Amino acid sequence: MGIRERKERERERRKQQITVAAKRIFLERGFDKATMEDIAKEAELSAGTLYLYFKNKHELYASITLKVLQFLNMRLAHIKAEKFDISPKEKLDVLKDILLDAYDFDSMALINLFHLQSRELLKKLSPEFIKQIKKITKQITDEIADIFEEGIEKGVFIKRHPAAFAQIIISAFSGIVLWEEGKKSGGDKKDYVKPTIELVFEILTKGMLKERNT
Amino acid sequence: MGIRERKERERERRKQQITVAAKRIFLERGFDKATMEDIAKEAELSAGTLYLYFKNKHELYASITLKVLQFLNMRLAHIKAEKFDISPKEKLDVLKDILLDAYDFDSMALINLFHLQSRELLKKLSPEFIKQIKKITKQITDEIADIFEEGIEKGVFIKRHPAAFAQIIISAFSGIVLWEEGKKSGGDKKDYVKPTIELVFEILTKGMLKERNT
Amino acid sequence: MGIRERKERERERRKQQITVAAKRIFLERGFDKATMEDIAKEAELSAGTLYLYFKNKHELYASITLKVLQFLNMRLAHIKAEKFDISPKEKLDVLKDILLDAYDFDSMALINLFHLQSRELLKKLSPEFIKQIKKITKQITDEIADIFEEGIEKGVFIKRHPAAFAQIIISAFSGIVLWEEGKKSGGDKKDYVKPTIELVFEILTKGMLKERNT
Amino acid sequence: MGIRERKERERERRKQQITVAAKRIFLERGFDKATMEDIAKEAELSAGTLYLYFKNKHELYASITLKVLQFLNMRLAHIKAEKFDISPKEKLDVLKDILLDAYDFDSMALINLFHLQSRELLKKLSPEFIKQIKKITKQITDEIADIFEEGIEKGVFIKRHPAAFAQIIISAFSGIVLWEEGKKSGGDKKDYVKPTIELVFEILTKGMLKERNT
DNA sequence: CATGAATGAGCGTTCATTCAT
DNA sequence: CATGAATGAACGCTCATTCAT
Repeated sequence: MGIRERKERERERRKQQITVAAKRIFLERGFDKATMEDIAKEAELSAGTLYLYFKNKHELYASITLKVLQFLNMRLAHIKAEKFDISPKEKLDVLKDILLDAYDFDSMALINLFHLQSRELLKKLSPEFIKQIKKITKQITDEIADIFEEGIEKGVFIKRHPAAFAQIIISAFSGIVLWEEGKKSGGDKKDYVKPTIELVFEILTKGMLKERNT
Repeated sequence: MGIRERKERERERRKQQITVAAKRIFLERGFDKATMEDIAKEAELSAGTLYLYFKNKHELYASITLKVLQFLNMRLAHIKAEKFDISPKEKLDVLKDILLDAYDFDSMALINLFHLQSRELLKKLSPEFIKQIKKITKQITDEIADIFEEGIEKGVFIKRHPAAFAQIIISAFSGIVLWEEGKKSGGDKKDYVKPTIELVFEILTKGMLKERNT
Repeated sequence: MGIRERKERERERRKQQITVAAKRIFLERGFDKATMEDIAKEAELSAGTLYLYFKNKHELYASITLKVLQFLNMRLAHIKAEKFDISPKEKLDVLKDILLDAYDFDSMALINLFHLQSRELLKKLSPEFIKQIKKITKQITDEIADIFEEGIEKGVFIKRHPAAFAQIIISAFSGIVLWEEGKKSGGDKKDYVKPTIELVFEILTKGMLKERNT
Repeated sequence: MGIRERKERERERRKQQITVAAKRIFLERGFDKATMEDIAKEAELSAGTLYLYFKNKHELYASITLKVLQFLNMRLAHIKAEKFDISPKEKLDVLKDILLDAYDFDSMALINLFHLQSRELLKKLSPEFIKQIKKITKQITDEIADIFEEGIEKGVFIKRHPAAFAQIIISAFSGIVLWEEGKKSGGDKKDYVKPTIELVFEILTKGMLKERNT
């Protein structure tokens, strides 16, 4: 048993090692231009070895995303738990922090949400995987939408479709990351992701607030 | 002469036909996964024929984008021309209309701004092409930033970096289009792009406004 | 009839025009890298037109060669006719002049003799063409060999296989042309073909002579 | 270490296997008509495998040639080393042996010297490769020319441009190989290369000698 | 007769994936 | 368990050849 456990842990470590390498390469080159060879080299392994831990390139990619989504989901669940303790406006602040944390954890973060919905990619994934991803994606967007829904109910936010609010947050976030990545691969070295995200949240929060008192 | 003209027009028509097909395929599958064969089939031509009209896959892609960018640039120039007639806030409304028009004209619109900054792509394009694209890209972002700069100067908008405002607009816009495309290729049929963009502009505009307390 | 003749002559002129263009392009780029488009452009015609005058690229190439071979054969026949009037050594001089003339007429001249023996090429030619080429090639080499045979019989040249002598002449000649072409396409502009051929003949003639008098 | 060495040797063996196959195919069909598929089949491998050992078709071709040129160069250096021990005339004999050995080693031998000067080919090779080839080509032709220069200085050979002598030797040699290859691919089975080369050297040597009348 | 747009077969090359060691 | 050599399918692209105009 002890042996089995150690083996399991060893295996987990290897997956971790591959995952870290893959993240970097995928981010740097994008899914298509990143080769398994590249990733293997980055992980200091041979290409064939990757297939001992991941069914194929797509599943490796998806597994990375799944982890971020799980991370996000977990963090968002915490907000919900504190539903009655903090105001919707404060929750938006927490949401911002969560997204920035997710960005630190894996800078491709939400961008993948787009990729993972492409038929092409999904076709190559195992059905269980697909189910997991779809489920967690839904949970995340719902969780975010909930914040807005609560805010609307409480009369804090203007009355619009909560899901649309959620989508805007996610879209703006990933749009900015993509843009900054584009600039970086264009030779630019500075990274304005965080200040820009801060600004977005500042503006959006203010824009969503119902105008009070005159 | 009449004959030459007709030929020229015929040629332009074919390019158009290919362009339309390419737009659809590129949007559907992304640059890498779209094959020339795919595009040719969509255009009801053979793959070899595409090369009679476009030097290579990259130039086909870039030519599509260039057209939208030119369209955008032209429209934005109009705003500038009317600088003194309309308020910054109204200019934001015009900007929204322009972006929505650009979306109608070519739904990949601004998304390409990201792609077109990738070193990989640029390496394969002819130098004149690159110069044109870089120039027009800069013009567009500058033009948008100008709106905000004016708004800030006039004390209408909160004081932040105008370029960051511009980037947020573009990022949010393309993020939303990507998101909706993702949903579509995931089987969903409805297109919420326009209402969502409307909402984004509503929120952003409000969020950017300096609070006037009267 | 007059009309028919004029048409025939017109047709011949066109073929000539194509032939001249093709010679230049083939020489410049070699058979494989020369495209029908290139040749057509050089001839100020469209690519399709070439096929009205030549069955295909191979036949165009072969027809060019055939003409040089016919030219060579004709000239060589003259030497034979004068068999008894001039000495073998003088005939070698005439041979040299003929080869240099052939080089002026078509600088690919004898080089093609090599190409024309390749199975690949022959497969694509019409049978009559092949027969003609094979026949004339044999005539030429025989004709040259005859010179040496006569020289040997008369005790002027050393006693070796006459066909081998012929082959050496042809090989050295085409080797030199190829070499100089290679240098030219490598950027070098000077053309040493003629002086080098002169030198070859000087040396070969001397080397073939039976040593007289002691 | 032992394992690494064995791997290295194994790799070298594969390269050898490919090289041998490539030599045969290139000789048989020429550079352009030889396909990587052909070569792979001859080597009993798949086409993709060739790219594990050679960067591309051009580099495969060039690597073959480079080896012969190095072989030639090495052997020629020996002659130079023995400069004072043997006469120019004897050196010509050694040169002949070297060329015949080179022919045994790789029958395309000097023919490639022509190909390797084409701009087209050179463009596709890596710069170091080009430098190596240019350098070694120059060395070889210089080395050969040196023999004649010495002979001229010593009053053994007639006074002509030494480089022209060298060129004639190389041209005649490759011309003959090409010719014989042509005959072979035309169905003929016999190989007269060696006796013909012998004859060429006999004649040339004699033709180059200054006449000593005693 | 001449055109040149269109085709389609073919080539060089890449890369995810497999499998013997 | 790890390797990396080998595969083969797929793609971008070229060009000889055809054919409607």
